[in-house]
Amino acid sequence: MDQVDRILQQWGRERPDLDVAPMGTLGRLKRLADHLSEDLASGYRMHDLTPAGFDVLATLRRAGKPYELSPSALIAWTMVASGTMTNRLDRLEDVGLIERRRNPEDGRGSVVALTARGLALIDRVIEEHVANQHRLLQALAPDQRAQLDDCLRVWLGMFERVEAPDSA
Amino acid sequence: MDQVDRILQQWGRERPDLDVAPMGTLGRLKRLADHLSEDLASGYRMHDLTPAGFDVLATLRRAGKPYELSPSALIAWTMVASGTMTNRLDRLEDVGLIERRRNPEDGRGSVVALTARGLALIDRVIEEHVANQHRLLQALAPDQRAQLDDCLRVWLGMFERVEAPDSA
DNA sequence: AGATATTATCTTGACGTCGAGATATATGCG
DNA sequence: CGCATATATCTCGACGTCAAGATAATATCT
Repeated sequence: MDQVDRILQQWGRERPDLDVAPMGTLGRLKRLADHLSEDLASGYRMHDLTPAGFDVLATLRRAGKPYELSPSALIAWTMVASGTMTNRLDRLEDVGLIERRRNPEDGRGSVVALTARGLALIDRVIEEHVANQHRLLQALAPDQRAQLDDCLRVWLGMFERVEAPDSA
Repeated sequence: MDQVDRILQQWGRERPDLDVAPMGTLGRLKRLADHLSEDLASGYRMHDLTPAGFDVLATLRRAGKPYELSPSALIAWTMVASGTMTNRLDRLEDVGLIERRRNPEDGRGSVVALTARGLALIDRVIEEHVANQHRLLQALAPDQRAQLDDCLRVWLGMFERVEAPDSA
């Protein structure tokens, strides 16, 4: 019995004509995702990093050396609107975690790069982040984790699918 | 292979020292929750309802007759900040889906009630909403749904737990 | 009853996000 | 070469959210 079941009971009383069972699964999924995001975010915040900032730094970090991407590439990889990215980059630049350079090969564009501090920070935060993720997953037994991941994979397939990259 | 696996591959190359398997599950969970929320929201939007507005109307509706709650009760049930609720109520009142009356028994408080239009709208939207939820769950086979729901229940238990209401 | 504490709601300012449109540069076509 | 179109990024205004604090009314305690 959780908060979601409580809500379902109310609907059951008010609209007994509706089959609200799916609401339970969807509600739990959303609530769980929110709790997990919040838990992980509290980890970033200890380093004065917002989820938005973490997202950008992590994207630059996993792009590999020299830890540079154009704003357009960051927009594509993080799937946010252009104004959002400009805002994120402004804040990260203000605190010296990234720097923007003009792109010498294309006067329209620029290059966003991790600074030394940005690289050091994200490398440290990502370790804590992964440790936190391990901790959160402890809630499930190993076989449950596998079951869950299977279900998520199948369901997510309803929305996105990527062809495997060929190993050159 | 999905977007999340793509990201994991990058991390695997860049930080082979980290065990990023949990990132896959957590990433898929979050992305799936986002896709599902967006899909359902597109249903509300057809009726000029935001997720925020839907949340309030649905809460009033499932409270049962006479479909009235105080702002405080709405805040408690929806778990948003007080300023958020004021804002939501302002907008719903502007379009005539709810009305605010002073509480005759407590001059500090007020009572928020569904209007006739609000009630008709939420009753219709909730049916479509439930139908959409059924559609979304079709992605999983029945036994997978049960498995998934079990996992979600267990994991959500890490964050919230409610004692079963006694059946008087 | 009067002073004080508590409660219910609203106000305000900041943040992160989006989307439309502005600006500057590049590219392609005749 | 010059003009039209495309592209990269930023600007701006709106929204939903939160947290802190303001306001008004009620409860409590002597």
